[in-house]
Amino acid sequence: MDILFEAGRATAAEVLDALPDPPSYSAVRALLRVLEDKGHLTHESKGTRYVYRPTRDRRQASLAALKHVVKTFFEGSASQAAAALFESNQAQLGDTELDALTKLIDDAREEGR
Amino acid sequence: MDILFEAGRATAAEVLDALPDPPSYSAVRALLRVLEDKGHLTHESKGTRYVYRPTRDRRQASLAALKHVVKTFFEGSASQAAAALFESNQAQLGDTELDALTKLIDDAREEGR
DNA sequence: TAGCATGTGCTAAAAATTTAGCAATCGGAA
DNA sequence: TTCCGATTGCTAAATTTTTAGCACATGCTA
Repeated sequence: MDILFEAGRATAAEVLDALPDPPSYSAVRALLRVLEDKGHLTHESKGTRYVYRPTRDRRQASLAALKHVVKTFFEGSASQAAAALFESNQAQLGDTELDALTKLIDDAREEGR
Repeated sequence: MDILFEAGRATAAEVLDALPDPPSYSAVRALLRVLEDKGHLTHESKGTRYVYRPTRDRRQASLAALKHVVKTFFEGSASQAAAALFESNQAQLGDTELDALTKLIDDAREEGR
């Protein structure tokens, strides 16, 4: 699922390629069929091959994933999680992004008033 | 694994209780044994029962989990992920936390200089 | 101490997943 | 149009996971 969320859409072969420590091609195909049965995926025929994509809304899935991590590792505290994000990633953040974040925080502060 | 990371330590029965849509008790015990074989868990005997705990350092695991979510859903951008955290969680953040975050961001800004 | 409840070790059967491979279909290239 | 390569549908076997349940050990309580 994560591979599909990251790629947006992919064929069985692409999913196989993206899998670390991958099982056989047959297994991937079977798994995709099962996930489709369960409603997590859909496919459309692109020429002769199937292109799969997640059923769930990407944004919704991302929020759920974040929430899960926050719950599992940060005692439910979004700010702790955010702090961990910053600390592990300072180098990657440009001024523009930092400004945007400051603005978000200010907004949040005002909302809280 | 996530259950153990959240709880810190747990017995087979506790893991079973914490599992949504849980399999049988036997399955949980077998799974814990497999995870221990693979090195993801250890157990110690607490009286008659086994108490399991993750092998990996909690902080390390949390960073890996965050990184995975960032990669999967936010195109590798930590700030996008942080923004999503704020937007979905404004109400939960108190002034103290907001101040701490502002400080973190300021620090990051200075580091970038 | 004796008995009971709880949890592990183990085993065997059931169920699910993984694998390999072949026939059929589609699209593209010669 | 014909042939080739790639991909799906399908099937059967191998492997792994899940289940249930019994015997044995430990700790607690009367």
